[in-house]
Amino acid sequence: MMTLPEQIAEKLTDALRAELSGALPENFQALVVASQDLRYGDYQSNAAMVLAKSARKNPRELAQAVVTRLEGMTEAEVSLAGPGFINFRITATEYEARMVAMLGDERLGVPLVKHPQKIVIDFSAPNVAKPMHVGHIRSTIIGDTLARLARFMGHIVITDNHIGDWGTQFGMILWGWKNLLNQRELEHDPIEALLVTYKEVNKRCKEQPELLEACKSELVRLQSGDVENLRIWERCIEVTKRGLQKIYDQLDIHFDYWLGESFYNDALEPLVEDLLARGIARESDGAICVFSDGTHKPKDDPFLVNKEGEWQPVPAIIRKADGAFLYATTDLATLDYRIREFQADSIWYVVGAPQEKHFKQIFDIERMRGVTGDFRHVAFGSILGKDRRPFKTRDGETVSLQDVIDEAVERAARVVEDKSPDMPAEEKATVAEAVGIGAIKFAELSQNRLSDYIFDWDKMLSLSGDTAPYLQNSYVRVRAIERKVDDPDFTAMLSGDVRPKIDLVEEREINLARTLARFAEVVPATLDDCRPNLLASYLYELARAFHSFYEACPVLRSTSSIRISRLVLCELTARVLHLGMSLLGIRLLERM
RNA sequence: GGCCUCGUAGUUCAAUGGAUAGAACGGCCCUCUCCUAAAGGGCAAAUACAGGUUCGAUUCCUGUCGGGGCUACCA
Repeated sequence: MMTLPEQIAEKLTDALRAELSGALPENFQALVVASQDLRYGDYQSNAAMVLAKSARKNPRELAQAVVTRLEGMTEAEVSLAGPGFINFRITATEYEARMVAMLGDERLGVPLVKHPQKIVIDFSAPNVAKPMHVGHIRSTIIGDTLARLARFMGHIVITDNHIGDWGTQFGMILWGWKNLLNQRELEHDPIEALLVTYKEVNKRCKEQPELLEACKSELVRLQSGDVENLRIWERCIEVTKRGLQKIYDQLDIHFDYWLGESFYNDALEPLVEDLLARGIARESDGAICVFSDGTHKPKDDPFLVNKEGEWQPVPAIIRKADGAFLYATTDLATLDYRIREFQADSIWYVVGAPQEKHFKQIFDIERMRGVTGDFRHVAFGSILGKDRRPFKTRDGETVSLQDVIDEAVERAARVVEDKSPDMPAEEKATVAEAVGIGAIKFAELSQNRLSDYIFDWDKMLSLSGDTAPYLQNSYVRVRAIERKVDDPDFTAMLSGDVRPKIDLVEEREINLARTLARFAEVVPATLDDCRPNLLASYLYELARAFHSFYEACPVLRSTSSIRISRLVLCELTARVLHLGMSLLGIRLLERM
């Protein structure tokens, strides 16, 4: 099934082709979008204004001619407006047909992609021995949603948690483990114990330079395969993974792989040798570097920076003068592996915007090596404090992700207690969890991912207004109706035995149907731009349309012919909400 | 210094170059003998500044001011 705008665009393009014949480029596709203002109809196209200049026609006249050609169109009333807009007001009959079609379609009208791709999505990527903090929220939640969306659209998706399990921080952690670590604490809360230890060593190193040397030598021993240090290192990873898994389970986020930095250790040396042998990398000040190959204009070249009016090289360093490898080296090896072993067509990195240059360099080096694929840095803005500086609490600590989750669930629990005091305790807990975690996810996904974001407890954990519980509540309302309905026609319709006869009369019914039909076009658009906020704001709009319908259009108390139409709208609202929210990774509830 | 990015109601956020710039929170006013009021209906309130391109600019270009990021051996 084509989406409404696709269907209209096809007819419009035919009409334009008939009108302009040769003047129209061979592959021209008219663009049809939902109108922002309903007074101008449901969909509109500015194709006549776009084409008028090259066709040397008056835009209004061209639009009028097209409107005339489209007069017989069954799905919409077509009209000309303003400087040359072509407006389409979808008929109630068309919406009625769409609703029936959606009811019989598991995908609710959302088309599959024409060319499925194998996509590796790299997101979350916390460091070992450090708990996740608020800074990990964006990557984790956005990445998960993109994976869900891409899978639903028909792509083959591999999610990979590229944890930081091989950094220089292990020198300090190893020293701390051996000299400071409280074993009892380690049993109790391993990640916290490791963090405390790490911080203490870090502090002492600043005071005693000789300690820093001791840490470095621990790191060297680890890297050269010292058995004791390797065992400690493995235990660090193990306890960290266990701690992280708890949060991921709570958030309902799953990874196909956890291939951390250490996984690529053996690939680094050969990689550097290969780059050297092929002349892509060279030695400079003792380090092995990749410099610009001059393909780009200086301004677009990720290996150049302008200083004092001159373009200076900023190479990607892949081996330090002391022989150690870096972030860039590991990332190149990782990318190789994903192409070779996973046969990835596309790799998406859900990583903060400050690393833009890093990824440009990595992708450019792959280009120099002749490695092809659709590599994307899906960037997002920073989380800032109220002072618009990178977020920290007053004492300089970041807030742990677990604290945010716990606080959210607690706040939700208080509201549940207030609104549904008679609910069984176990259900109260379930509701609080779904509402609290849903609120965090929805708050994150509602924003444009590129905007910076001011961390605020009250905002992130808000439960009123444009938030998850508003949407969850609209679903609850539908389910409450459906539990009470006693209508054999509805039952037969749900089982697919009877095609419902639908009549859309009231303004709010039509508005709800219009919004429901748009789901089919919103989901692909959300993935195309990797912008979950498009789907989030659509779902909010749908919930509003439903609440508004709910107030004005009684379902159970209406006469049977009207009732069946309204029940269909309710059922479709439930299905779209359920599918849409599941794509965002947010649970819905039967009651709340 | 250069490059990137952002600047929208009191606050936090929206808006593939489209028509009268949308929401939410906060403020003010209404609506529960009626399917869950975690709701609905209404009021007041904004594009940093100056130019330019365009039939049409929050969006594109130039400059100014202001925030953030990046700018060779951290990740």
